[in-house]
This record gives sequence, C-alpha cells and structure tokens, in this order.
Amino acid sequence: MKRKVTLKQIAKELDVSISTVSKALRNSIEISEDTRQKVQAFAKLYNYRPNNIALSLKNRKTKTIGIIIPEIVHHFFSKVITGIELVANKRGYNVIVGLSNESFDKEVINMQMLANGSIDGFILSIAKETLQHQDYHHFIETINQGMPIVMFDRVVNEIPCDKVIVDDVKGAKLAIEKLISCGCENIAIITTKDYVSVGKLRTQGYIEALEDNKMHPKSSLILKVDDKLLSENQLEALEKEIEELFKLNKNIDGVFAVNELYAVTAMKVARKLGLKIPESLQVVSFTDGVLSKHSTPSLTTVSQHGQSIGEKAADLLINRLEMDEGEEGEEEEEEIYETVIIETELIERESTKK
Amino acid sequence: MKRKVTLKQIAKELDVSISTVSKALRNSIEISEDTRQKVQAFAKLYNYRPNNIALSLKNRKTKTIGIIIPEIVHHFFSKVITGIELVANKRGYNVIVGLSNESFDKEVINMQMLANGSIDGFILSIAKETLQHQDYHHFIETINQGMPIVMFDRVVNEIPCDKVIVDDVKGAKLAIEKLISCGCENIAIITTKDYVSVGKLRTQGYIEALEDNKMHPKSSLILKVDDKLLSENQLEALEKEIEELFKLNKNIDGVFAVNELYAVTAMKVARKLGLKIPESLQVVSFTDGVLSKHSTPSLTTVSQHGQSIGEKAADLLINRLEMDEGEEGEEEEEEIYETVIIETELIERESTKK
DNA sequence: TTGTAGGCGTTATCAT
DNA sequence: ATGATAACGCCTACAA
Repeated sequence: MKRKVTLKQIAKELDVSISTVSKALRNSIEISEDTRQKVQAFAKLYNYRPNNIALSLKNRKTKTIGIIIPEIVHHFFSKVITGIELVANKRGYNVIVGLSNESFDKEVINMQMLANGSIDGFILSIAKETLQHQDYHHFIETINQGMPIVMFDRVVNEIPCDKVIVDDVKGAKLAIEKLISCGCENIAIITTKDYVSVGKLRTQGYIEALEDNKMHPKSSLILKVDDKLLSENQLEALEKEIEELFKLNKNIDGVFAVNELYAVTAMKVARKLGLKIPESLQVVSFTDGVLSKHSTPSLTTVSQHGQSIGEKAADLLINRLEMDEGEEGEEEEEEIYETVIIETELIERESTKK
Repeated sequence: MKRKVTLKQIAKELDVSISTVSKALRNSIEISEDTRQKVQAFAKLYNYRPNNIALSLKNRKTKTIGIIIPEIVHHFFSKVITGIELVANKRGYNVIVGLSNESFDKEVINMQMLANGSIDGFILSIAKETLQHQDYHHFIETINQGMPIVMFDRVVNEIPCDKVIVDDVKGAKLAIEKLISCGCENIAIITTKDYVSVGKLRTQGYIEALEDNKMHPKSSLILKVDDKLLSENQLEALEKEIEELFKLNKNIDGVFAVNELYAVTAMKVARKLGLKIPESLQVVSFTDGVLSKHSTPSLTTVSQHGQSIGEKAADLLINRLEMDEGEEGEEEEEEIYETVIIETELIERESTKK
C-alpha cells in the first residue's frame, strides 16, 4: 500500500528542494520548464494531492462548514442539508454534521468539538431544550471568537448573526385563507405548546387570519398538543386528543395542522369518525414532506422550501467568511446582520376543495 | 472579539515557554505546582482549547469519519447517519457528510475532497450510477492508500473492506411467508430493474419463498419498475404501471413491494380499483419508514434497522482505525474483512391480516 | 532557476 | 523545573 505522497517525498525522490516541488506544481514561472515537467509527471504518477489539514493549518481556514441540527431523520432538516451541501460544494466547502438531538448539552458539546479549528463557521437550528432554557451563551461565545453563525428556522433574535427563516405567520395565514375561501366556517388548529417558536407563530397566523376575515377564534378550536407525544412515538395519545377535539366540536369543517404528522393523524381520526375529506372536512398542513405527497388523500400544504433555506444559509455564511478575508483584524466594525425570509408557498392537493 | 487563544499567546503572557504551558495544561509532573496553577487558571480564563487541526496534523489522524451516501432526504439513509453519529461521537469522532446524489462523478469528487487528510476513513453506500458503470477504482485507490472503507447496504463483493448489509433475500422471504400464512395465493411483487442490487436480491427472495412453498412464480406477477419513475417524481407513470398489473391479474390477493413508495402507491391504486385492504388485498413492504407508519392503512413492513446498520458500520470502522495504530508500517498483513448481516424484522401493521 | 527559513499550533524528546 | 528544537505538510518571502 502506497501511503499518501508528500512534497517532501517527491523532493527527495527527484533530488530537488521542497519549495521547488511546491512551486513547480503550482506552475510558478520561477521554475524551469524542464523541472516543472519532471515534477508534475512524478506527482501525477504518484497521484499527489496537497494535504487538506496542512493547508487548513497554514491558511487558518478549513473550508468546511459545521451544521448543527436537532435531528436528521426529518424531511425538512434533510432538505436543508441538501441545500447547504449543494452550494457549499459548489463554492469549494465541505460540510460536517452534528446532531443535537434536541438536547442542550449535546448542542453545546457538539459546537465545542467543531469550534476548535475544525470548521470556519456554523449553520444551525436551535434545539428545543435550548429554546426552553433560553441559554444562548454558547452561541454568543462562538461568535465572539470570530466564528460566524447562520441560524435557520428556529432562531432567536437576540443573537447577532445572519438568519434564514420562513414567515410562519404569513404561511399560516395562507393556509387559513385557503380554507376560508373554500367555504370553511369552523376551522380548528392543531398546534404545539407555545415554547416551540414556530408553533407559536403559526398559531398567531391562524388567529390573525381569522380576525382579518371577521371570524372569531374560539379557544375550543385551538388544540395545543404536547410535542412530546410526537417525539416519544405516542401516536395513540395524539389520536385521542384529536378525537376529543372533533367530538366536542361537531361543526368543524376545516383543520389546520402545524406539521404533517398532526395532519395525517387528524385525517385518520376524521375518517374513523366518518368524515369525508375534502367534502365534509378540509385539511391543510404546514411543512411539505413525504407524508403529504403520499397520504390518501394527499395533503394540501404550506411548503417551507427547505432546500432554498439551506442554499441561502450557506450563501450567507460563505459570503461572510470570504468577506472577512479582506479585513481580518479591523476590530469591531459595526457588523450588519441580515435576516432573510424565504417565501412559503401553498401546494394544493386533494385534502382541500378546488 | 477575542480570537482563539493559543499556547504561544499564553506563554508570552505568562512569560514562560510554550512547552511549559503545554506540559502544565496536561498536568505533567515535570512542572511545579505553582506554574501549573497559574497556567491552568489563565487557560481557563481565556477558554483555551487545543486546535484540532494542529493536532490532526501532528498525530496524522483527524478523528473524523467521512460518510458518502446517495441522498440524505431518505428515511433509511438518515437513520443510518443517526446511528453512525451516535457511536462516532461516543468514541470521540466527528462525522463529515458528502452526498453523491446517485452520480458517479460526484461520488468520486467527494471522496477525493475528503481523502486528502480530512478524514481517517469512509462509511459509504454506493451510488446507482457507479453500480451501473461497475467502475470501482476510486474505492480501490482509497483503500490502497491505507484509508479503510466500510460499505453498507449497497455494497459490492470485490472490494476488500468491511461491509454491513441486510439479508435482502431473507427479508423478502419473511414478507412473502407472512402473506402466504395469511392466505394469499396470488402474490405479486413490485420491484426495480435488476441492476439495483437490493431490488434484485429482494426479487430473488420472493421467488425462492414461493418455490419453498410449492407455489409457482409467474412472470406476469413480477413488475419491474424503472426506478427513474421514483427519482424523477413521475408518480402517475408508476400508478399506471401498477394499475395495469392489477387489471391484467384480477386474482392478485397479495402484494410485496420492495420499498415504501411502491407499497403506498399500490395501495392507492388498489383502493381506486375498489379493493379492500387487508380483506381482499394484503400488502407488505420492504423498508420501514415514515410512510409505512402513517399511511392508511398502516403498512406491514420488513424493517432494515437503519440505525443499527449505522452503529455497526461506525464500530467496524473505528475498530479498524484504532487497530491500525499498533501496526503502522507492517506491510500487507493479510487483512481480514468482515461482512456483518443485520437481521431484518417483520413489523406487522394494518395492511395484512392477523 | 533553485534553495533556505520561518511559521501555522501542538507535542515529544532532549537539553539545561 | 523549565526551555529549545524538531516534526507533522504546506506555502512563501527572501537569499543565493
């Protein structure tokens, strides 16, 4: 097995100095045509490739991006990664992934592991636990050390960094307006407890949309599910809560669910109760994933364009990284951070009327 | 913004040598209690962390694992990543992800990017295109350079490396036997063209299981779908092919689909044709993902245990990496490679009878 | 045209 | 008990 060949070895083999080899390979005009040829031929033969680690150390930049997300088995997050990877690779960067698993500690540890030189900057979405603790010191510290962060989806305003989000309020309004325009008069929402920021915002959009249309939001139609029911796989409990909702409010003719799983489960319960979709009950969901497309009936959803979010986040981060290059030491120069809003889109399928 | 502090800076600040600082931080007994305290206090204050890149360069190992998979927006692959990440982190490794997007070129490029020092070893699943070209030189080269590879799921025997696979034949038999034991007499299979290795193996399992039970596999019941229909999002075409299958074979009472999407689509078509599931048609699918769990009816599936696959792959790789440590140069010592088979499991849900 | 030396941050070995 | 030096692999300013 031929170990990876280095400049040094080539130099020794060809009996020239290391710097000659280095220059020859970079086609420096300082080097004679002759040796250049010789070196390049040899390098090609032995399949020489500069060692990334050495380059990183020398250039003080790794050309890799650290991603920290709560979980990867999740359509939205994997779409985002796809987007990040796409533009990262296009711009010569690699992507290293850490999972927080919704845990504060794992988020902190993972960030520390990566922040010690392994990466140039972070793209991340905050863990639920961190959101609850409201402890953001690890983000602040990372940023203070000169490592830029771009947050997406689950962000928090007080952190000075670029952000890419979806207008959850607006997206929810899109959904509700669709239901209203299709004749719904008693629209329920299935959402999460308020500490999940996106759940809260979508609920807010629901309420605003109703009010905009002179309809009165009724608290009995707002079901705030404990999202542990989701993560801990307690489908039955979720079904029971939803069934209760329907039974206590027989006049429900529209449902807005803040995620696919709630939507699919609501449809299941509804079917069990004899409701026809979309004839007697219409359903719209947030988050456009696999379930929506392949459920029966397929779901009308508000798409967040996860991939676009990833692409934008990567561009923001890399722009900042490469911007910094010019002005290394120039202390505290009134950084301006951007918050990009990716437009949501209503994707109409079979769970609503035309 | 206080840049990351280095040994050098601490040394200067405290007016000692770099090596003293280094030793003090590692609690060397060579250093006086006094200076040790002083250095450690200072280091803590400035939140000193050794630079990973420098360590990697010095130790010639990065403590990171490169993953190359065809795509990440895919329940199975993200489960595998979860598994890899879990044990990698536990054993002090990071994980860097590259997507081949099923393309040969991207697979090669991604591997090259990572193989130049960024990682210690690969865990990968081969791109479809590579499987078709049957061009595996990039794997061979990587291995020859002393960088171990662990392949999972889509593997190819001729490459000398550890492998983690599922017994696709056996898994398929599990599915067919379930259908037979539930009274099915005309079982169709919806599978892929043969160049997709797992599709081929599952088809083989289907045929063997039928023969084992003295039933005659009929070619009219074997639908080999061009898997481009899947990736290019041409659901209608898929539906049409399946509808055709049902119409030409009215007596079908069981369907085995080699993936969730085929299964869900088959159920959709069946429902359209007025077939009741599971009363008049039973369905079993390979690959246990989100769709199976949340479709209506929920799907009986053969679970591949993606997370276990990932965990096992990571353990195999890290074991090999840490084994190598002892015997660096010891040339060609009759490497023994392992192929681990992760057992499949039948998960019974509503699409089959009890 | 080629080579030397220094440095990126660390650690290990060998002085002092 | 502390420090100088070399090395990991690469690049580059400067010297020859």
